[in-house]
Amino acid sequence: MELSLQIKMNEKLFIRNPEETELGREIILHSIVLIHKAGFESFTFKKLAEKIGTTEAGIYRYFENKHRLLVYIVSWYWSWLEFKVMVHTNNIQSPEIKLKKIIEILATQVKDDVNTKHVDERLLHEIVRMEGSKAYLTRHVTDDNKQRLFKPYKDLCATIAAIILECNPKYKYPRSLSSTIIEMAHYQNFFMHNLPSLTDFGNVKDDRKVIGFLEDLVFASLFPVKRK
Amino acid sequence: MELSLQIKMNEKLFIRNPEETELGREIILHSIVLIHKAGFESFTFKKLAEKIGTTEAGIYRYFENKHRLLVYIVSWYWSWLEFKVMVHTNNIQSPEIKLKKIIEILATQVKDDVNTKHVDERLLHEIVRMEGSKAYLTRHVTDDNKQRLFKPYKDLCATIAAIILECNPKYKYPRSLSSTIIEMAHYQNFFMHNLPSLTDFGNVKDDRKVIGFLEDLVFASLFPVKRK
DNA sequence: TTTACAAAGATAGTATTACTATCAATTAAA
DNA sequence: TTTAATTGATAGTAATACTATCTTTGTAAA
Repeated sequence: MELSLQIKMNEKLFIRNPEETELGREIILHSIVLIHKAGFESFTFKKLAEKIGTTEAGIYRYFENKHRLLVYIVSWYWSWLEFKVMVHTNNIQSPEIKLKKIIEILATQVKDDVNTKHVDERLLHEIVRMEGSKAYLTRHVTDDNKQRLFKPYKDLCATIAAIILECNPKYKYPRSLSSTIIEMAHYQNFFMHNLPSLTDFGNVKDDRKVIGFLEDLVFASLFPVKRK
Repeated sequence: MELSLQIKMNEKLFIRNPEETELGREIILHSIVLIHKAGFESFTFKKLAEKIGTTEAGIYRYFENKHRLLVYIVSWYWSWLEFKVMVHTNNIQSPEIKLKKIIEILATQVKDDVNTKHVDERLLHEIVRMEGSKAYLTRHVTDDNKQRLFKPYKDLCATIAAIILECNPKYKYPRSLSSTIIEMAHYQNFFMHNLPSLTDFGNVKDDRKVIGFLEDLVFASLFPVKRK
């Protein structure tokens, strides 16, 4: 039996649903490859069209512009991640262990899951580390947010916040701590590789160091008294 | 007596030093106004040139491109902020109180200092909140970093890390905690205003809430045992 | 007082980007 | 078999991100 994961995406994200056609899936697949290779700034629909043997106009039939396409793939990533979190924490009782697992998932390099044929999750994870915040750091955040484009990110944040509250129902900042964990899982990794003096592990460049830092941060906040 | 603050900027940031000429200062002044008004993406040298009554070519004599100009003003901000931190913590003995002061400075809306005539610090602070990370979230971070373009940011981070170590010499992640504070002082504020469900203070929108969160985070990490 | 030289103004031009429009060919569904 | 949807092919436009050149202006040394 082979299971394939299908994520239902917000319809506002696209003009025509890319998951439904061969061309659409090619667009997703190769936009990830191209953005990963050269960065979002240098990515254009023209280059993408050439790569997959179609025309610019062809891409525009699926996505309004390249920013929407970015928001699409980043949203896909957050949805996929929440699914992954669900699967891996489902059978865990202790909220503390759940949280640790989540931190590990957030901060660890992805080995390409074979879940989905037209998305390379490892590349996508690396894209989100570097380009993810550009999805919302715009002048039209508020409009985009009204269209619920960021729902997957917010859902993930809420899920983690709920587990934080399970750990300590009196903790005052579950959502802010949650968004801090998510952002820092990416940023500390980015810093470690690119601006190492902003971290304490520039010389070792090991994901597990970032995990150590985040765990320390989170559990110190949640259990200010009990810890050694 | 009137003191005016002069910040020495890395020469790699510009082609011709904008602080030395009237036109140069106009460029800085109005680029801040324009980026603040419509965001970095929609900012162009053409618009800037029109605004200050010169030509595109005129601007290109000072800055290689608009990204360099962004890095310039963001770097200026970090230098200015480190100066501000120095002034406000200079006479404080206790490293804990120093840290609190720094968090307050980082997370509080700036009232326009009259220090500098050609920079509106309040606008600049708001720009850095929204556009700051775009300075380093590029494919050429490593090159830019080699040219020491991010030195002011890294210096500030190191300064805060040193104070963290004064608070608790055994704390293992002074730099990462420092960069976390700096980034989150901006991000939590951005979230609070634009994606409120990622924080715990979307309904109140008060800088002091962000300060409360950051203080809790930092001091829980630094004093895992002692705190109530 | 002339010379000269740096800064700025004026104008032009190019390659690329970010689109929009149109029409024909192909495929799939009714 | 007709119709409708999808794609391909081509063209075109306005704006962006530059580079180049030439002239004017102000200032400062000879």
